[in-house]
Parts: sequence; C-alpha cells; structure tokens
Amino acid sequence: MTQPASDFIRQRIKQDLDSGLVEGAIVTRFPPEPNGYLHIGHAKSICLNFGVAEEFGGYTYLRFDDTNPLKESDTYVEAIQQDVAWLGFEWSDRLTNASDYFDALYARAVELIDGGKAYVCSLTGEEIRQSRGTLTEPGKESPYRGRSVEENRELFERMRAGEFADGEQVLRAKIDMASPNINMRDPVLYRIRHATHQRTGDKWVIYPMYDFTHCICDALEGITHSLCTLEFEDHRPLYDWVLDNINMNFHPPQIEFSRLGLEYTVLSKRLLSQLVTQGLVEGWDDPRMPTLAGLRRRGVTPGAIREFCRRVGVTKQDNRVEMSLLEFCIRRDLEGTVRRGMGVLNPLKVRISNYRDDGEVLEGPWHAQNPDLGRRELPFGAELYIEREDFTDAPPKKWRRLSPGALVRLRYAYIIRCDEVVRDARGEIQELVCSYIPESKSGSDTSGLKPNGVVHWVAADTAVAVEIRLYGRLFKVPDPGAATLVDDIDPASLTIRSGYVEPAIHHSDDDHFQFERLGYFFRDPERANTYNRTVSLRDSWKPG
RNA sequence: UGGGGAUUGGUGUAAUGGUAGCACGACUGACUCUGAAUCAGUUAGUAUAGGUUCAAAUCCUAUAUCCCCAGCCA
Repeated sequence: MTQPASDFIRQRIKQDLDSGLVEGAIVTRFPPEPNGYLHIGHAKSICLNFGVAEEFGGYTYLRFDDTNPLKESDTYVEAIQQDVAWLGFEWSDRLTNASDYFDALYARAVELIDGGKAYVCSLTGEEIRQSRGTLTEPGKESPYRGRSVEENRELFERMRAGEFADGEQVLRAKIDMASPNINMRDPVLYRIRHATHQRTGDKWVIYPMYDFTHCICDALEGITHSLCTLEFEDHRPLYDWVLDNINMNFHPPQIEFSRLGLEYTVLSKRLLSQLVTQGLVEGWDDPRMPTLAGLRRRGVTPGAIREFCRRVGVTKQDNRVEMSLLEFCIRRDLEGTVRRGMGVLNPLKVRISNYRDDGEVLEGPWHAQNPDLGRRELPFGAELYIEREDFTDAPPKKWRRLSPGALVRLRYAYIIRCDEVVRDARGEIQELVCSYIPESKSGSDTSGLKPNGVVHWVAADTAVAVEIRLYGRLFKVPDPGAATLVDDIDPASLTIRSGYVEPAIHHSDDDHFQFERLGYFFRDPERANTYNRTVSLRDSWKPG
C-alpha cells in the first residue's frame, strides 16, 4: 500500500551510491534551532531526513543549531525531542549540538584568518549594512579588510577574551564585495554576544553564524547529503566556500527542496510564536495550531502525519497543500482501528411515552466492520438525548432523520416515531415525545418497518456530561499573511459544546474514538471530561 | 530593473525524447442499522510564442508569472 517514495533527492542519493561517490552509509541530519516548537513543515523535513537514511541503510543526527543564545532555550530542546520521537523516529546516541563544536569552529576560524581569508572588522552594524550595497549595486570594501594576519589573530583572540562589547567587532570572511550574491559580500562569521548560552554557559562571548557553523558541523559529522529548504539556495556558494577554504577532507553537498505550504494556516516559527505570545491561541499545543504539539493534542496520529508527508512528496516547487489531504490521511489512519461509539454534541431531549424503564441494557459492536474491537453495553431508557440537528419540522426532500410523524432507528436500539413536539413560550423546541416500536429491537427486528434513517443517541440517566471542542480553520483565508495575521484569524475556529457521551466511551481506556456520524474525537490529555474533535467525517449530504 | 529558483487538471505529484499517469477533491450511481466506510463510474492539465525532431511536458530561443536574497537570525 505504501510505496517507497522516489523524489529527486532519493534519485540523487541512489545515483551517488551506484556511482560510488558515496561509500558506506547515508548520513543525514535534522538541524532545528531550539527557538520554538516544531510544526508540520518540520515533519516534512524530519520524514525526509530520517526516511532516506532508513531506506538506504544509514542514520540521522538530531542536531540542535544553537548558535544564538539570545533566542534559544532548553524548553524548546526538550519539546523538539519529544516531537521527533513521537513522530516515530530514532536518533539513538546521535544527538548533537552546534555548540558541541564551538572549540573546533573557533580553530577553523583561526585557520581562515591564517590563510588571509577572514578579518576582524570594526565597522558598526549600521556601517556594515550601508557598505553592503544593494541588490543592484555592489558593496564597498571595509577599511579593515586589509588588516594583517597577526592583527586579525590578536583582535579575534581579544574578541574571544571578552575585551569588546557586543557589536564592537565581528569576524568577516574575505570574499567579494561586488558579488551579485549578497551572501558572498564578506559575510559575518562571528559576532560578540555577552549572553549565557543554555549549554556552554558563559564560556563563550563570541558565537559563530549559521553559514560558518552549519557546513562545518555537516562535514564533521560526515553528513553525506545536507538537505535544506529552498531559501538556502543562495547560501550554498558560501557553504561551499567555507569548506573549500579550510583544511577539511569532507564536503557534503547541500540539496534544497521546497518548504511545505498548507492552506488556512501559517508554517513559520516566527508567526506561530507571535500567535502564542499575543494570546491569539491558547499555547503552542492549541489544537488549532499546525505544530506537532497542537496536532497531537487534537488527536492527529504520527502515522497520519507521516502518510501526509509521503503523499505531499519532495520537489522544488512552491506549494500550498489542501487541508483535505491531511484530513484524508487522518481519517484513513483512524478508520480501521479506532472504537466507535455515540456522543451527542447538541442535545435534544426525547421522551419515549410508551417505554417502561426497567434498566434495559442493549449492546453494540465497538466497530461494525472490525469485530476484533469487541462489543460494548449500551444502556437504554425512557429519556434520551439525540442530536438537535437530527430533527426538523420541515424536512427537505430525502431527509433521513427525524421529523413529526416520521420513523427513525436509534442506532443499535429501537425504531421510534415522533408524536409530539413540545415548545417553550418562545417557540423553541423543548423536547420530543416519541413512541417506540417494541418489536423493532436491533438484531431481532420483526416489525417489518423501514425507518427513514438511523440516528445516534444516549440515554439521559446514564450519559456522561462532557465538554466537546470543535475546531475549524484558524484563519479565514487560505494564505494568511504576516501583515494581516491578526485580522485573518477566524474567531469561530473554536466552538465549545456541552454534550454527552455514552458511558462505555467514558470508561474506556482508549483516547481516540469515532463518535458515529460526527467524526473522530480525542480525549484531551489536560482537561478532564473534554473531547477534541480531531476531524469530522466526510459529509456528502446536500440538502435540496 | 542584480543574483538564485520554480511553472503539468481545483490541489499535491509522476513521466528524465516515444500511450500525459497516480492521489486528494468535486460530481454520478450502487450498497448501507453511521448521509461514514466500501464499490463502480465521471470530471479536469503540460504558462505563452516560436524552433529542432519521425516523435517534445521533456531539447533550443524568446516571453510571461510566481517565490527567495540587501540580519552581527536560522
């Protein structure tokens, strides 16, 4: 069923293996910066990196790209590990940090200085920006570009020793201020940051930049294929330049693919972080969030996410995948194995006038098509709740639910007829008075009656009152932008209902359920007696 | 308007000079004690214009559109 993916990256790896360019194991890495929670876009990268290593017989590093102590923290480090493990991938002992290599990195920087390939620049940040040029104009060389090797070594050592304040000096690569690629216009390699690092503490006051760090870490770890997203394409020449200008006998190729785009949400740590910080959602694990923590809390399974990533594929094309594909993957993963029971989201009381309540307990399978899941007891009663939407005074054509005078089957129970609609002073429907057909009991129906349809229900005296949370799209538009983020939020994305579930659901050890006819629900791990709707069932009913 | 990328049904992708295929979606119908699932079917595409070739989504030349880059972020 699940065919092995074959995208341009896997084809390339296969080719590298066949040609002997790469000998032995394929080594990849997933290198998040611990400055936020992982989202489903990261899942694509995780599935790719861990996936190819698995397929081609290799391994994958989980490497924290922790070169900026101002933005990073241990809480993210832990959350990221939890998410990757939850997705089902193992890094075993290959968990590394860019900061593990700070000493090696420093030595490499000195190597560059010694080779006349890097210099300490004393320009201010503003001056550097001014002299960088623009997209169409070349930059101007720094007046400090010609410093001697000795002077650079001394200055760099003093930077490391903490003799300068933040921003006073930087180490820059000496490349080409006229390069059409702005990344090559003497990029900053090291900056001064008097900040405590979550791992190295106060040992360092200078921290290496991404472009200098990443390629060297890749090489040191023997990464055979360094996979990253498209926005780093322009950085590849710099990645290569660094490795070409130090004495390194290993040079991974950087291969870029497009990031995942998903309708009606945002997939950028910056924007997601903003939603959390501004209190627009309840947290990183708000079930409306596309974060792995949010998806998990909503009830989305790792298998569904992996299948989604597989189906989305890996290319260099910009994309915005429809939510329906994710929903399909979720339903498919839950379909065969999750228990099915009854829950009522919007209760309407039904009184069965001719039923004598004697504690009758009915029974039904947990899954009509999967008997392995067993059966559960279903207490009946003279007072029930059905879904308010399952009754109407004015049934449209092909209405298969309840209406005055109509027959409907209560799932796994009896056929009932609606005899009377009781309303309050305002005309709101208060309750339905129905009669049941005693000989129509599910499994031994001798009534010969053909009801309109089947409706779910719970018995009023045994049902468990629960809170049910329904989630819609977080945004009103398919492509919410950074500029209009707040306005684009759909205030109706969360609906809280006071409903009921049958007792067997309440007492089950499972936490995933299908509420028949309504969708898949997940018991909230934090909030007691609360069920999150993971995804609704497909609904092809069109009135009219 | 400098540089780097990308354009195949509504959406995501496959086809690597030789039958434009798959999936999601949408739409029909069958079945149904879930308007689900399942089953059967329908739908719609190579950005544009030239060229090379027996043959072009694929190669060439223009054009158009979209994305990324001017952090001491990653």
